[in-house]
Amino acid sequence: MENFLDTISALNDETRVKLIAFLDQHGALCVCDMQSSFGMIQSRLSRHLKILKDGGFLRVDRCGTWAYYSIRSPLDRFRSEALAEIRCLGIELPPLKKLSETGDCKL
Amino acid sequence: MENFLDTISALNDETRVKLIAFLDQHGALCVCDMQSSFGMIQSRLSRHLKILKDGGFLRVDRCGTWAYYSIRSPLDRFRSEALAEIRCLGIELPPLKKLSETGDCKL
DNA sequence: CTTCAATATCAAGATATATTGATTTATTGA
DNA sequence: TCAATAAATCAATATATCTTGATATTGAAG
Repeated sequence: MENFLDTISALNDETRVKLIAFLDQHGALCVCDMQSSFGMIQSRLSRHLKILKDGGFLRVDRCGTWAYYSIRSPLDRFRSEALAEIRCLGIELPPLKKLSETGDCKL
Repeated sequence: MENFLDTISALNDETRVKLIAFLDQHGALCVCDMQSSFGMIQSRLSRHLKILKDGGFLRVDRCGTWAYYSIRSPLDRFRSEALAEIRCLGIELPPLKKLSETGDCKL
């Protein structure tokens, strides 16, 4: 029940649904790229990403000081269905701004 | 997006997940039966049932002053998956107390 | 038409979640 | 070792959701 509610509450926020859609569209992204793309302050983004990770939707790969988030794979059946549902919503997403590429860390 | 979040937030509450499981197990029940089974005050139950109905999970059939709630059928794909997930949770539910059967309204 | 019973709605307070800005941690490179 | 940078965490406030008790609505029965 706890685990189910973690999964559900991870989805229960517009910002987080958009983040899932964005990562689904662009693959692995680091926090600062999402930050610049969404125009969102870092602490807010970091908190939402943690909730999505704890909810079983995302994985993190660290490369030095950078943290690359991506959709966890494979997703279990229910989370896959949730992702499929999100894909069908036709959410408008901001253009990707890859700030990290002016840096030098390669994933 | 709105519709999706209504669906998700309907699931985002332990009481409501239990109500879905209870109705899934017992079929159509009127409010007072759930009220006595769960030992929950009427206004609280009524509110949760409304949220589940608006979220697309339940239907209501009225018979005089009685309101019988049941799992809506057919559920769309995502909601079916959610129900399947809930069935797997092994939630402990209270025994059914059919207060309504001491009355005289037959569904 | 009045009363009663089942349910729905409303207003207030309690609890949980989200947002912000500041601080902390961890890693890199000088 | 020290400074700089990316990210995480914390504390305070803002916002949303849940719970309760009171009141309103609806239909049935006298």
